[in-house]
Amino acid sequence: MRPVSIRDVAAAAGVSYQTVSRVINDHPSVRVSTRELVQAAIDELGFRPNRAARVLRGGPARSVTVLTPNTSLYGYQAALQGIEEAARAAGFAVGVRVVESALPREVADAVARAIEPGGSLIVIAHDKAGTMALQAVPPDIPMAAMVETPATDPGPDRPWVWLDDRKAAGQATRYLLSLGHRTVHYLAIPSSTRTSQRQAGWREALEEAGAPVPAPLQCGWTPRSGYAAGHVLASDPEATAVLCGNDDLALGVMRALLKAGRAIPGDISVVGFDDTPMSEFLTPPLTTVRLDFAELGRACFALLLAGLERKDALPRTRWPEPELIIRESTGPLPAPRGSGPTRAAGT
Amino acid sequence: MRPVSIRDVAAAAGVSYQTVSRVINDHPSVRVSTRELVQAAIDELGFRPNRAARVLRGGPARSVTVLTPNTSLYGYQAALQGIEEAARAAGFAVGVRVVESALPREVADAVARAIEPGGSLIVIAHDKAGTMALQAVPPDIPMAAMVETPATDPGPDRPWVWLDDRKAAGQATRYLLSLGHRTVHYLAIPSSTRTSQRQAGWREALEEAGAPVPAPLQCGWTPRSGYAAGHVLASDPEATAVLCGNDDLALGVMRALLKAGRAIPGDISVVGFDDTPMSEFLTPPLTTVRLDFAELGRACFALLLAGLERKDALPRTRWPEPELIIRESTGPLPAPRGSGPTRAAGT
DNA sequence: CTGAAAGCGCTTACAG
DNA sequence: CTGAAAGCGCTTACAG
Repeated sequence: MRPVSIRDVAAAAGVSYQTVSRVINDHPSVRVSTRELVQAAIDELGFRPNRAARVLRGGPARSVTVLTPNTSLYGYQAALQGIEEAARAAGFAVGVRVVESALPREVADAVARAIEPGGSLIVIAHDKAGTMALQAVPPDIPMAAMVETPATDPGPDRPWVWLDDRKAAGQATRYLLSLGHRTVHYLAIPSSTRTSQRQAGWREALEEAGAPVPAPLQCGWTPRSGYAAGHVLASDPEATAVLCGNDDLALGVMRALLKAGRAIPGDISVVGFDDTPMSEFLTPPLTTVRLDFAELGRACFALLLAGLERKDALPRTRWPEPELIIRESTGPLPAPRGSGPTRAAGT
Repeated sequence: MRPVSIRDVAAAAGVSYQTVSRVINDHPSVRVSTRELVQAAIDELGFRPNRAARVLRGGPARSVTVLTPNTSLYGYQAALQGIEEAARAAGFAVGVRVVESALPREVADAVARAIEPGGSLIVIAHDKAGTMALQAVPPDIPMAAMVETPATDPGPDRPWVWLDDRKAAGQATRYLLSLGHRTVHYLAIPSSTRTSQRQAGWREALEEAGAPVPAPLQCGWTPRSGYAAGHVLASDPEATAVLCGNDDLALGVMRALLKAGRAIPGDISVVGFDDTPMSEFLTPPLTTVRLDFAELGRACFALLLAGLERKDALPRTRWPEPELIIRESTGPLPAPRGSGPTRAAGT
């Protein structure tokens, strides 16, 4: 039993199949009565146009493929969710293709396979592999991208969206300094650039306040990697505040710190990045910067759609603003350890 | 600049385009020298067959669409990851379509839109919406499914994979009882059936041991819903052990318990389900049942592929076994509160 | 306003 | 072993 075709509908409606095509494509020159007749037949037979045939004819596939280094880490996964929602609402099919490594050959292969005639692309470029994939996309392919915060605005002709990491990291760092901490340590997630804007925002806030700038600890994305960094921090009595590149890192750090007998926030304050669903329920609940990747994913799809519809100016819709969510993993600078009243207090 | 077609390759190789088709389809009757000639042209021009044309011709699309109620909860997300990996390795494109609700109309629509001529389907049916989607798939569509543990084996002609929830829950419950707990409370995640096999395994273990069977607490999937249940447990001094339907629930429960001043495992033991990446790094590290959804996703794809290739018998490969991971959120039954030595001890 | 024709890129019987 | 023909379902200029 072959699916219903345009010819079946035509036969049922008593018109030629070209007329059916015009109806389903909202062509203006169809008599209203004819249109209704055809529409009735379409509904009756449950006709769905064959995507492959449309694409072969050179039409748009109304599909996006999301090219991403990952599908399980929070940011990627939330972005994918937002894209899927927006795409589905627009009647687009969504594909997913993981870029496994940053080897040039594999990146090129992943990009080539993600491109289908008539289709479009969204690249999630939050690390090296993603950024290389973005660069490998041929210029004539309809696409949009979620990128790491650029140092300078790339201009309106780049169909890119991002979150303001620099501002967000600055805000979190300043908050920690306002609590009395002398400085803030930083745990970096991988970046496609030598220093991410997230890291730049942290450094900038420290420098503005005249605070010393500790060497950032280079981590991965996972709790395990935060755990390792947490051990380093636990052995440094000077460390009283840490900003972590994501909440998973913060989770690992907190575990290492707590295990080493350091109290949070009694001895050391911890701030994360993302506000994953778990963060509110950690003990202590995690202070973190909320990053709405799902909304950003929706914005990215909107940008893609605008490009496909050849709107002259790409819409610079409001992208979500990062927001510092203060919970219980942060507190004032602890009193000096094991000492009685300080000299200053005694004066 | 139009993509390279079979005709371009033919011209470059000095053969007819039909011969090119034979080469790319591994047709036996092509002279070796001709094959090499054509292959060289293919490599040279970077030819990639047009999927749409193949599909239109009635061929296989070599694509899967994953029909799922969700893309962000751990089990779904890990399953999707496994499917994507396996599909990519097999040269399949993967699509994702979320079934937003369990309303019959919307389920039917989601299924209809996920089906493309030549394509195939994987349904993740771990809740009501997914199960309805599975039932709505027409019988002649190539597909496989990840389902909730069935009460009885549905037989080898159903292309379904699952994890043994009953056994897993039984194992976790027995472990808790072996620690001396008089009974184990249960926090249920949503199920497509009235009582899931996960719940049945828990109940069975309790009954075998002659332990009382408390009413299960019906929860959702999220930490927040576990948090609410945790409040209930915190106010019940008899509750000394809980088995949670997933790790997110366990996270919320632990937070509520800890906030209420109950020690874990000092006052109450908590066990989760899933072994998400966070679980090892919670404080205390969570004892949980490891469920390898990524591997199950790979197995599901393998099953789909076997069906597509019309292997007579579907392979009953080994599906991953649940494994109890004992960490620090579980411990012995606490001594009775605020009492001195018991009479028994005094004898 | 509507119908007949051509063609998108491919595969598969049919000739040779 | 290889080439010429037909046709998958659709859209779009071209007639009428």
